[in-house]
Amino acid sequence: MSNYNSRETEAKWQAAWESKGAFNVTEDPSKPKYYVLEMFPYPSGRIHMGHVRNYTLGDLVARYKKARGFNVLHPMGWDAFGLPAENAAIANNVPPAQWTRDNISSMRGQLKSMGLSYDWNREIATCDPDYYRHEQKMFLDFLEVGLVYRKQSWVNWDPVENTVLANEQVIDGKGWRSGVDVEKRKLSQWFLKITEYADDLLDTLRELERWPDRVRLMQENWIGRSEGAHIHFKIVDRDDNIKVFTTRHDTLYGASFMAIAANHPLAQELAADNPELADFIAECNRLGTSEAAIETAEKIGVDTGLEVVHPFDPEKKLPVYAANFVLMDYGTGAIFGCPAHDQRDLDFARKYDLDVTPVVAPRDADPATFSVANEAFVDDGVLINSDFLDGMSVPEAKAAAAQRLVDTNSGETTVNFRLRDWGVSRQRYWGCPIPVVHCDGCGIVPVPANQLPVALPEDVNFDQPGNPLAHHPTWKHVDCPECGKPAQRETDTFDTFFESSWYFARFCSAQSDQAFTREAADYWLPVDQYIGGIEHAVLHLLYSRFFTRALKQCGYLGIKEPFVGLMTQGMICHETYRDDAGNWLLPEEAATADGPVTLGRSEKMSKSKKNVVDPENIISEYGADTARLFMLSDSPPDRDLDWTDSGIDGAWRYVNRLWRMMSEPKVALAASGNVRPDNLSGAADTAYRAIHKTVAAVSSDLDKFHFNKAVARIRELTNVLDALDGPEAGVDWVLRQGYEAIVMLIGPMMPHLAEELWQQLGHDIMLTDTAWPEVDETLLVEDTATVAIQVNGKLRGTVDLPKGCDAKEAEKIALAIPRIAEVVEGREIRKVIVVPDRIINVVI
RNA sequence: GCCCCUGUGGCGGAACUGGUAGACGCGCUGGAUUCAAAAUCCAGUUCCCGCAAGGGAGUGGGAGUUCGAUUCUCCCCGGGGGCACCA
Repeated sequence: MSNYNSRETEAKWQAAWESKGAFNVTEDPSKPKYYVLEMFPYPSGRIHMGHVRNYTLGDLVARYKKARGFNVLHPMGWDAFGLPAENAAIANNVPPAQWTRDNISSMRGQLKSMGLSYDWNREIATCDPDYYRHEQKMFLDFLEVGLVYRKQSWVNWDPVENTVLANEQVIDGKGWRSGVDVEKRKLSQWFLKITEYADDLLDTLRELERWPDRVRLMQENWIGRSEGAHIHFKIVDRDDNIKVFTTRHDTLYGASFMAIAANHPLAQELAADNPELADFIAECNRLGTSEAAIETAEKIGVDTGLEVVHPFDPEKKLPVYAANFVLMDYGTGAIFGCPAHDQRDLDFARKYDLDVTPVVAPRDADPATFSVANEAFVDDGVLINSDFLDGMSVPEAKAAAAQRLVDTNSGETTVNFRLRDWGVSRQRYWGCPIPVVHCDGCGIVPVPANQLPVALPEDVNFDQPGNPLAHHPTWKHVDCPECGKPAQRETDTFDTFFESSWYFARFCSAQSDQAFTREAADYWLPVDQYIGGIEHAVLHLLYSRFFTRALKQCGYLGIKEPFVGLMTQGMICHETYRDDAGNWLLPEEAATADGPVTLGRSEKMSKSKKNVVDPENIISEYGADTARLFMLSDSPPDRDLDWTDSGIDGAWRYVNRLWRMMSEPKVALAASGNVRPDNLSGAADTAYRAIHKTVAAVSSDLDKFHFNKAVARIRELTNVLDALDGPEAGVDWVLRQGYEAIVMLIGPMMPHLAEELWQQLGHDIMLTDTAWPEVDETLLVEDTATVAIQVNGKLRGTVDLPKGCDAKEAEKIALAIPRIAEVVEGREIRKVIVVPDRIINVVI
């Protein structure tokens, strides 16, 4: 008995599919279409287990849908721009373009070794000018319709490297390479008006029924719509006022201070002759811009010395603080503080000894004595200490306060979003150039469409700090498209989310000299099933949803939602190992280490913890099918998956078990295509029914993405068929049915093994071109059901009853069972609950 | 800090819409085969008591609704992730 030769078999079928163009598709209006897309990878150089899982899931769906008669589009490409290429360039002195192309070519080979059913004719790389030229045109079109604008925005600036840092490159307020303090700088940058679509992006979430609820919720929170009011507070002894956004205008009488962001223009202005304030602003800038850092920091501030007038009571003046917990990017960058009803305001008020007057009291509290200590009261209640609002509920008071604001010309209701416009400028080299020219005379001039693409120069070097585009000797020097005088190209490039916001559309007609043809897009889009990591739940998916709307607005597309189905996969985890000194060890190092090794718990596979398993080793040792099976069998796709050696061994054993079972069957199989014999023995008949039940169950599991359950069902059927080896009538026929069914069911999971077995079973047509097995519904019906019998909710026995058995009859049979009679003996039966075909509960 | 996810045997997980908890796999134990091992095959495997028949407990903890709760409600605890220049 020989083991299955995965290496040889997998190469054989990969070549067969390729030479036949088995997965190349074109639009075919006679068939229902199905577009399966997995998030395309960043070409880091080698695939990792997360890719293996992602692409196994996608391939299963693609092959399954193809077997079910769909015209399936299943493409693959490369998200090829990004920071790592520049880091590699600096570290290894390799040009980013070359580094990226080399990586693509080795990763393509790795993906091909997985046997994925891609239409490789549609492969794209986003760093290819034939790709990014189209997004330069899109940007110009967006500019044309007013979806793009320029404004000043803060960045992390590394003064030594002379460059902008990503958040991940700022560690404890210092640059990751230079180690010096990072500064905040204001730069003029391009923004896309995603907020213009905020309401629509939010509302349409409801229609995305095949998206996970949690992703929809995350997007909902990200967009963060809140209804409230703008209030204008007049500044004492000045002509201007401060605009505040609040959702609690009902608590206006409880206001005891005002706070503005450190970056608020007013704070900046006052800092000029207020050193304390200037220091404070510098301090806030060191804290960073992340919400987490701001929210967890101690609430501190500085009195600016200004006062504002309470809009409802001109006698009342509020001090104005600059505070670290007020975000310039949210609302208006200024708040009024109502300590009794907001925890942050309360913390702040206690620190600076500000007044805490409750203006909402719980319904059961005594308004005269109700007070707030160190916990703000944020629930609904009755308004107190609030003049004309007294006695109202919170919603009533909001309405009344809003009306008074309008009447006194000091404010109005408004809707505010947490969502901010999308800043797309990056001060980086390895990205798509932003197609504009800066001219001293004409200002900012878009590059005319016929001059696109603005191609990225590849002859750059990283021997000096800063963006190589900016100090390239010739690249940025051009003539102004408008006046013809010398001008300069914009040296910023797009955020790489720009490329991934429309690649799904490019795949519809990847060879086209347009971004995509409308005809192909209309046929294939939207993506029916998108599959990728949960880490993209908000940004990439939201930007793509916005981009699709923007493209529709510019006439490129007819749809506004790019992905109607979404599946998010969990992470791959693995045990961690450390040596005596606490250094992380690779799994293979741990196995051969001299000294003692400490076994850590299973964590997300990461280079830093070295707990990675290289897919290439696994595939060459066990084959792609084994790796794929393991990816599918243990955990549901959306949960984290623990990589274990015993798990991969188990998958390998099953591959071989199927191989042996079918290549050397214990009973000579009936000829292919024979009709069902009418004398099936009992065992053969039961097994035959099991085949149909399995096909039905697996189909339904695959439809619901319960892949681990589908694998379990197939293994169960394997057990049934393995036990069926007697000389009874019809066994040879049922075994053929069963083997063929199993091969067809595993086709989407282990395509190479399945093709090989299919051929061995005598088929000339490839399994890839074979339809999914049919289910004979009549074989699924059972005529008896095993009914559980409980006494007082405790299981005391079971009984087989005819399906749909009469309740009275069932009760009689149950009570007659000796074990039941014994337990019930001498007790009064108070009630008997009969759930037909399921359970009988005797209450005594 | 805020938001999201998650918790079931030794392990990964299963359980339709509130109805026999632990399917399937891994691991482990015993046996067969073998000179021996690997591989393979057979049997067993939630825990406790019991020779067995059987009994009791049990889905992170605590309460509640119900004839019946892994599933519904409330409170609490543990683990993981996200928070806008990583992709």
